Amino acid sequence: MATLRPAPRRTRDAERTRTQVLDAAEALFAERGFAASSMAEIGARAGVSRGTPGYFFRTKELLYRAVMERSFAEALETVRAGRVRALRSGRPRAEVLEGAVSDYVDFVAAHPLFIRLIQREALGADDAFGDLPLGRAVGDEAVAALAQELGFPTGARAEAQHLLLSLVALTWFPQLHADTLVRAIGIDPSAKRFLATRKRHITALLLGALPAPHRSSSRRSRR
Amino acid sequence: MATLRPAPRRTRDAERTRTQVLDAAEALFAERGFAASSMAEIGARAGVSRGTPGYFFRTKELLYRAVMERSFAEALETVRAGRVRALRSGRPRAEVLEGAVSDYVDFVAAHPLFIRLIQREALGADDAFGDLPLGRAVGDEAVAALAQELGFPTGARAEAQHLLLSLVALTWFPQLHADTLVRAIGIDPSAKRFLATRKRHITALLLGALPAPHRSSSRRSRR
DNA sequence: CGTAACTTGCTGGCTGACAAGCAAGTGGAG
DNA sequence: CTCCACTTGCTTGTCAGCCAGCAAGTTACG
Repeated sequence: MATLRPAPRRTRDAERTRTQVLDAAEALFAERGFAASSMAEIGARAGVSRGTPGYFFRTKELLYRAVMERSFAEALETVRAGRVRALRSGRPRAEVLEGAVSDYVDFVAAHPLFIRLIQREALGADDAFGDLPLGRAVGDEAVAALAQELGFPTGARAEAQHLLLSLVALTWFPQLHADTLVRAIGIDPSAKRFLATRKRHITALLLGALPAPHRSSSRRSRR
Repeated sequence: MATLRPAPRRTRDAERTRTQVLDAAEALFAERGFAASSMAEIGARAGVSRGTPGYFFRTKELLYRAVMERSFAEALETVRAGRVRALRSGRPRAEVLEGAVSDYVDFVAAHPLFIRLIQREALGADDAFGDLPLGRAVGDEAVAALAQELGFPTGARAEAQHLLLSLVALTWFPQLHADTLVRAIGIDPSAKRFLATRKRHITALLLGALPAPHRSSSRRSRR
């Protein structure tokens, strides 16, 4: 009974509160979906009042868009960083592919909320929104990055597209279904060895699908 | 002004109406999600009144469970039929795998609503429900079927698990992301050639991951 | 065959719960 | 004093579930 204040009342800080609301909204949208999450819940989770999310983001939909944009921006940075690293290494493309698989698996495992948000978005969200242009931007960037990293000739474009599609499928899917299908199969996704085993498995699968390594004239030697 | 009846008023048929409600609910739950679908919408889509879904299924959650159970039951039948067919054929396992991939891709393409329902369920649904035991049953059956079809030795259990996980990932994922990621990559999922190309690609990937074909003593020769 | 008694598919009004958004209010910091 | 961060009261709307009722169809009975 020393204080009447229900909470310790830290100093006011719009930037920090805004971030807290974004974090809370990201978690709730990812866990429950857009329609099943209320602004009041988001406020409570962020440690603020019912009305604060609306104060910062006007409407629930704008808050949702802000969450998605922040997530996509982070993903874009990660893709770009991986691309730069892969290109600088100058390793043979088998190793580059192995590294890309490893990076991607790690990224997915480290960002379960992001993966769930994307998946919900792909399902058409709970309400139908206009598409998010940033999503396509990240997709394009990832496609370009992988194609460049692996030095795909233009002739094998169809192969490259399917390879990328497979890479994404193989990395995302187990994460999304970690608690359902993966366990039903008999795999423990929380086991220490799981991620390593998965990386080896995915790399082995994809290596077999690389087109013949004829380093054609399309190889870029800029700089 | 010949009749006062607003609709042609077909004869009453509880079984048919029940099915219509189930169909409407399946479509809406798959498209919009549980929380974003209302009983009134479901009724309207089924061509009945607001109260009819509740009349047949008591609550919205019970209706949802009925939808899921019907879907899983159909999936289970499909898995069993494919298993029987594969075992009877007596082909080498490479061909069996190719057939399984083809069947699975076709099934997924023919049941987009089912795939979406499963995906939403894996995301934790919009509200948290208890898990559906029928889902695990289908999973178990599919695992057993594939292992048996391909005559996996017990020693390669981990390989078999990851192979199945990859098969499911490679078939489901492009269907789920047909309108988002797949198009972003530059593939047209509605093209005639898409399914065939995808089948070949997936088969090629998975064939490379089959363990050595030592037909060990664990080979079942029952009957 | 005919009609009254009864069952059952199906409807629509009602209610309480809850949520989004708004706007007035509060209180701390410069 | 005055912004600005943040809260709280209120309005409006939606939705699930309940329930009384109606009418299509069925059985009992003359």
